Amino acid sequence: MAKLQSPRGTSDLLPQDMAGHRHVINTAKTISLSFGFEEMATPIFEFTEVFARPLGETSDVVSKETYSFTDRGGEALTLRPEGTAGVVRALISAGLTQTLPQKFFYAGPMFRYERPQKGRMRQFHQIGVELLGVPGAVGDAEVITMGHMILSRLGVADKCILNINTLGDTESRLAYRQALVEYLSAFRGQLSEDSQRRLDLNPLRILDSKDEGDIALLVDAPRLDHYLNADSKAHFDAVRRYLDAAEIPAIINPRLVRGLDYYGHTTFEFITDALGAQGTVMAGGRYDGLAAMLGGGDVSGVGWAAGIERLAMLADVPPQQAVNVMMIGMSDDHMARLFTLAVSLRQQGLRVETGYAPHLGKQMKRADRIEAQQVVILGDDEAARGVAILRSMVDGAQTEVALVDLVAHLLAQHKEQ
RNA sequence: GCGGGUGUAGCUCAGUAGGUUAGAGCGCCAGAUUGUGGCUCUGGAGGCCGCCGGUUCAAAUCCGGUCACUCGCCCCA
Repeated sequence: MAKLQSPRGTSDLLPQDMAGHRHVINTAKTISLSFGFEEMATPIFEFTEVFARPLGETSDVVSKETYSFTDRGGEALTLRPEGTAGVVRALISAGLTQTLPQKFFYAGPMFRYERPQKGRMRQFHQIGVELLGVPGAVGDAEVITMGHMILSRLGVADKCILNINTLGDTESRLAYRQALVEYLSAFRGQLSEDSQRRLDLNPLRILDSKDEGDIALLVDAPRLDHYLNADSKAHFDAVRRYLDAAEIPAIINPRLVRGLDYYGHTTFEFITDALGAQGTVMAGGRYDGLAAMLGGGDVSGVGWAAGIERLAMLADVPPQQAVNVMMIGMSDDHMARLFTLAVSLRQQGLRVETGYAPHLGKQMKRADRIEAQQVVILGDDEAARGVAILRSMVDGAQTEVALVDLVAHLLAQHKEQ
């Protein structure tokens, strides 16, 4: 067994993995751009405050899952555990709060010190979008629609179900929170250990407890939708009308909540049952309170993030460009001749492999392994006559083509395909 | 952080009433075929049996610890 391995919870993206990874990013980027969301990037580490302030002490992510360190200058820094805080920080840093709305797409690594599982790594990668400065339901709907289109294009939409819910505005949420705490406090002793802790820190999260006892207690608990004020109801109704118009099927899941204070109104997740316990493929919501927590004033926001590894596991990944031609020269002189021709072909978009040693049998074997469509062979006999052998690896058919015509000949064949 | 499962060749895995030089298939390399791949045949390389310690005359095998992977909880993408 290899003694030398990457740190726990990290993995290498070898070409096969990278192909899926890149495909997810490219697809998401293309579709995001069609909605007017342009790509940006933020640093992979920020001042610890950027995450600590909005995510708060009640969040496990910040309290025990971050990679935090002090740099040589004494600054408290943290590797980003998620993307939204950094994007909003960047928005504020650049003064873009003056020119709203702003629409961003991003992709990159995130870091959380967690126990690794399938689809859950310590360094993992996300794509995400953020729409800043649009408080209306059309913003929620646009972001969800964009997410759905990306999942469709990747071939994973029909493996997922869109769950949506509303947390209401601050007024509605606080009223409900109070009612829920009052109700559950009477049963405190019967709640699971985790939920007893949540009752003080983060009562809404009890709603999505998986503990059977908790679930039974929640049957008669107050319902969030009964505490929504008129504005909150209108917002959620409008979001649902938009989704209907876009013909995106969704189920209302009253237990879908977010623990963080800056989340309000719409929350949603695309969930699959194909990845075991890590079923959430894309998750997001409205976070109108976040910018204010970072000192950026009242800027509404809505967005989502999705795990690239999880998406890549579910997606249909198209094959890489095939090897169109492999050049085999029987000596350095002959190879040099083909070298020049190869450059011309590559400039025209063909994928051309180089034969690295003048041993025909070996090179043919390699051509077979890399699934080259054709090989060009140039040896003494051919060079003397100004031709090269062109062999199809598919059917073994072999012809001779004048060296001066070779590039044009291969390009013409390539275009026919 | 908590609980379960699994670590033997590059890959997938056999191999325990503890007992000589630890196996198979695939892959890799070479030859048959010295300038022509796939198919076939022949041969070859490649293992501190995850690591450390213990029990024993003797450990891949039993015991303890540890590391890694994996499934679930927590949390989350």
